[in-house]
Amino acid sequence: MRIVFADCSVDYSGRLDAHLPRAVRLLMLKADGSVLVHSDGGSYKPLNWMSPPAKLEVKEPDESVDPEALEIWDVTAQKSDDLLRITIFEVHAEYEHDLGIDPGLTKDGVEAHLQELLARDPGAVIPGLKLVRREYPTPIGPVDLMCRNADGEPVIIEVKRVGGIDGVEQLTRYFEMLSRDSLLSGLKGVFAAQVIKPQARVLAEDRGFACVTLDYDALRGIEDPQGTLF
Amino acid sequence: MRIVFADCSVDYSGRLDAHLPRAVRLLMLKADGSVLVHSDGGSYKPLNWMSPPAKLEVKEPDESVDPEALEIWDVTAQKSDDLLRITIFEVHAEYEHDLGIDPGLTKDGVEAHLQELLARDPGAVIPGLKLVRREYPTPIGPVDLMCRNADGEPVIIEVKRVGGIDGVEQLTRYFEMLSRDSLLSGLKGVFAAQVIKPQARVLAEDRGFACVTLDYDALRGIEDPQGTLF
DNA sequence: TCTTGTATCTCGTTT
DNA sequence: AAACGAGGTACAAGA
Repeated sequence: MRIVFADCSVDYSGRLDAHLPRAVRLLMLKADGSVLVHSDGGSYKPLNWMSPPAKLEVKEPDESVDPEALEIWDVTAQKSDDLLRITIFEVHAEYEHDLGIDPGLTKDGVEAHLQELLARDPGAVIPGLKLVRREYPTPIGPVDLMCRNADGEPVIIEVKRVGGIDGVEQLTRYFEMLSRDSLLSGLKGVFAAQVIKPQARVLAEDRGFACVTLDYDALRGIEDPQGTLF
Repeated sequence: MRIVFADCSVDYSGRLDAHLPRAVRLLMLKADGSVLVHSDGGSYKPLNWMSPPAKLEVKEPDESVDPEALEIWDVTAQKSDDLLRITIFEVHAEYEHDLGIDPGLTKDGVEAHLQELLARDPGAVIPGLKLVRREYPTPIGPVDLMCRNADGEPVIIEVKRVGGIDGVEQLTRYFEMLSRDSLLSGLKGVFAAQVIKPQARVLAEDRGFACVTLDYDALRGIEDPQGTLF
């Protein structure tokens, strides 16, 4: 990996066009040809970049470029015609270091885990609810949970970490599809998420779906948050 | 900005838990307290990170940690209880450089621009179509374009850069809402995007909406006749 | 390989 | 400040 602190301007041309005026920035050149342009702030996202696989070509500036420019770095994607052009005015510092292959990241605790915890004991969230099966199949893809309530009526649950309008639409599609099944008469829908956005809640309730806010920590322990829904 | 090449392991605890085994990596410490952990490959996304504002605290390793560890770097978010713990085994190199404030990125060619180009001449995409107004209001938000076709019938257009199912749902909501307006009898819907995903196309056509693929360059060519038209 | 759904999404804009 | 939508989304899992 090569690290360069340089006074530069940057132009990207691809899906969109973007331009960075001249300033001092950090340029990160990775082994796979990818290039990242970072400022001293913002988030983890670079100001601009080129995804791998890519190729860096150093050119002399011609008369069409700013006369102060020292070098032109053209970074081209191998699989598209995207171009990241870095115009170098001054290199302040430059370092190179060998890193080797990274063993990679292990994660735990996202939506899949949330669904698993809810499946383990749906009755803890909605009293009387019993799991029929997870990933219950429909012609347009599986719905997260199929259950039966205390009265034996079928209940489908769509689980999200953040519940937005798109999640309600998804539940709606499953609901409409499964409503045609005479074996599932009296079908009810539940929208369950750690966070339910206001618009999504309004839409869900307007369509007759119950909304349930999930508490990850409470699920991981054992608890029943709220009263009777059906 | 401080750059450190170090042999380290990383643990993140926040919305989820994540772990990076011991390896040589690049650590980027920005002025706002944010920290990025990069490997020599992958995309522009770091292996792990802490978003600003954050605070770095260097601690001595106690007996509970690997005896080879030299230092513990605890990066804590100011607004949550997220913790990024970097266990340092060896520092290979360390550099610091002052960057100053970045003037920032200017973009061009995103969805807003696409809508603008289409609004300028809807007839170039669907013959006979004339613009009534952009951002036509409905109770659930504005629809991108309201037009009339050659027969004087109302046509609403939802514009996307990438047309997915969610875009079709959005168009559907507007369509159902506006269909109740007797002044808009015979209403038609058009789903327009640079790229329309297969499932979205099926759904849109199933609901009676026309699908139109937009060519950004061609639209821009209409606007700017100085291109290679002749 | 392509498609689909999630994300410690990030980032802008608007209310 | 909160919410909503777009993204050069990236990324992983499933078909």
